Amino acid sequence: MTTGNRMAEKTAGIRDVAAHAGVSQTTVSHVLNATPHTRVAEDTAARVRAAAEKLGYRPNRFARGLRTHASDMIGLVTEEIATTPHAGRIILGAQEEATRRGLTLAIINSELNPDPEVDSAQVQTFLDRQADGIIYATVYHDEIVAPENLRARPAVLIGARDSTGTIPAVMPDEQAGAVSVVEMLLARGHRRIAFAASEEDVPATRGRLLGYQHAMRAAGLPIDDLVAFGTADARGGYAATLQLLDHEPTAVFCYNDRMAMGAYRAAGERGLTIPRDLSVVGFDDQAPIPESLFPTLTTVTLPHYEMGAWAVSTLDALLNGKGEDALLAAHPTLLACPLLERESVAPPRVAGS
Amino acid sequence: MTTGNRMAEKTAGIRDVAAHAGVSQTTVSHVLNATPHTRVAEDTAARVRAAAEKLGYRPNRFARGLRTHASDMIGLVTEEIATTPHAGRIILGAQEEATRRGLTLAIINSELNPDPEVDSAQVQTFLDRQADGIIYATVYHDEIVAPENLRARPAVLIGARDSTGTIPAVMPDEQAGAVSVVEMLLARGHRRIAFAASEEDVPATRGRLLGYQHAMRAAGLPIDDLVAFGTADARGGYAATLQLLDHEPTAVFCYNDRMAMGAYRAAGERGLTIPRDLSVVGFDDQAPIPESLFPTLTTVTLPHYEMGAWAVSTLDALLNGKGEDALLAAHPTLLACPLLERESVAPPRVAGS
DNA sequence: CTGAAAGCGCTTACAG
DNA sequence: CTGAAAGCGCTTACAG
Repeated sequence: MTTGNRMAEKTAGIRDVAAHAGVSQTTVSHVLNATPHTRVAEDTAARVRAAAEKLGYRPNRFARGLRTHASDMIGLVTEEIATTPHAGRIILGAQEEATRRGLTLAIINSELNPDPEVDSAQVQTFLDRQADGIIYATVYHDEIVAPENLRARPAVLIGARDSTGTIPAVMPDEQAGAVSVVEMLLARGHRRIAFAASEEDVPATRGRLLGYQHAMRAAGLPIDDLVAFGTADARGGYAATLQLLDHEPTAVFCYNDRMAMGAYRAAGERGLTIPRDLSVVGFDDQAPIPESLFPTLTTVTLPHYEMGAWAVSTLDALLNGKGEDALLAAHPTLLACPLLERESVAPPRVAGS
Repeated sequence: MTTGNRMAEKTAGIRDVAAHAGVSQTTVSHVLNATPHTRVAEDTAARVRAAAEKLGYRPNRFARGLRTHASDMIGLVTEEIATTPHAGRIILGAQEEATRRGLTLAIINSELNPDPEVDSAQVQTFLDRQADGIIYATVYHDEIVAPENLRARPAVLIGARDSTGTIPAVMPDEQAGAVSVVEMLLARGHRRIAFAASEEDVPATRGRLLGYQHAMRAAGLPIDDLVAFGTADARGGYAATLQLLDHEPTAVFCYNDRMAMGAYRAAGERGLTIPRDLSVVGFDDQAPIPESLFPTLTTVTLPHYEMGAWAVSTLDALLNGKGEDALLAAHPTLLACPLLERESVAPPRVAGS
């Protein structure tokens, strides 16, 4: 279809298309852009389209942007592109949604730098490059002071709410995710459900612990000796589970999948077979852990892809003046964290009561 | 510094700077762009810079691009942004190198689609958006037929060489990485070194197996019953290791970290303690596996970050007419895969001979 | 060392 | 339904 393009010395411009179709540039522009409130005779339009197709016409974005002030590009500033295992899915969600809407996604990493000046520089880069809007993604933050210049264009936050409650934001509903785990365990007959908590003080920690506590209380179950804290990694999970095992839980719900890896290890050392003697549940669905464990791990998925997509579509709405931003900004949008059942949960061996 | 920007109705243009400094637009342009072969009196230049600073002048990229035909943006087309655990590091390397060079990185995911038409459409998106150059990243391919339109601009390949040997390419030196593992094991005194191979037929599989074989042969060691094949995941590693264990290896080198997880499991079932009774080595350094295992896993790092950075700097060189492309394209550039030693290797229990 | 002027390729009132 | 013309904000020969 586009064959031969490579040979073209100069790529065809709107002028060439106009000449070829025997109409004015104005008409070409109207036809190709389907300008609203403009009627062009169908046969004229057809001629224009044929000419454009034949010449392989591709509008020059610079020229268009110079007139319209729109780049159709949105910028994504994200912490820890590589550090966090999930940033990839945020990027993917944002990119695919952008493509669906005819937008391009540019990305820049903010080095986890606590210095707001730096973040502000990253944002500035996008402003300079005429990004139509900006997505600012952080992880493990509850509330942030958004870089000042972020307000120069429509913007959206992923993973944190802005301190002035003025920028639309989206984050995972960690608490509801944790509640669903406990409820599933209860439905399977578990009563002594322990929680291996993270000792880090981040929103995810608080949300998951809260969800566990609420669900247990709602079921009228005691918690007292069933919560232990550890670092948010395999070693922390190992240590916490070892502690928990002294209080004879029938299930251990871990703050994250890495801690669950440690829980498997601890169970193994105590001669416990999962899930026969002990059920284990993780959180994050952090590849490749859940599928690599023996047995595979039941865990909770984080809506990274969805947050990326949400950010782009919300931004697109803002750009098109569908300004429900105030509405949106009042409370951050919470996206569900679906439970993903695999093999690590079974009914308790001895029926609890 | 940039305070007050938000209030500015219209952002200052070069005309405003010129007026403010009492010079022509030409001079402003020369000063701010440091145009070669143009001398401007230092005090004039200072006045211009002061005016630009004061007005918060930011050149309009559309206008500039319209004249220079350069966007300072490069496009990265990558397979499996999220599927593969490592794409994030490629992106990060590319993005940081781009930033260092004053370039912006835009990305687009190609859906692992075997249909070349689709990839060609992704490339077209960047061509339409006036990307100065394009990076085309694939994983697990040796040689690809590059999309036709990729040749419309300077381009660079990551992870595959193009069938016509005409586009610069970079990939990991899998074979050398595998050799270094065996050599390290030999240096520790191991002789019965087994390899848990992947049964997939991809370049990485072949390269790592080849490296193992060469190094063993170079040491005059037999291989015969020391290679077993499995799927490239934990279950495959488990099965392969179980098989291997019947032939009493003192070390098992696994195709990747996921297989190594399976090897740990197999060793545990046989009552073997790592590394006392059996040394295990992985490949990929796929987070969070190596740090989550008990003991932590010695493995080989893949140069994803470096490949991303290499791609951008090579592309930048091409864009600046430093066309060593022919030279580069003849053979793909191979980047080293450094060995990362952790806790899973020790000397063999019974001194081999 | 400095400036007047053309032009990059589009979109968009405005007119007919 | 269609077109002539201005102008978006820069860069860059060219001239002096």
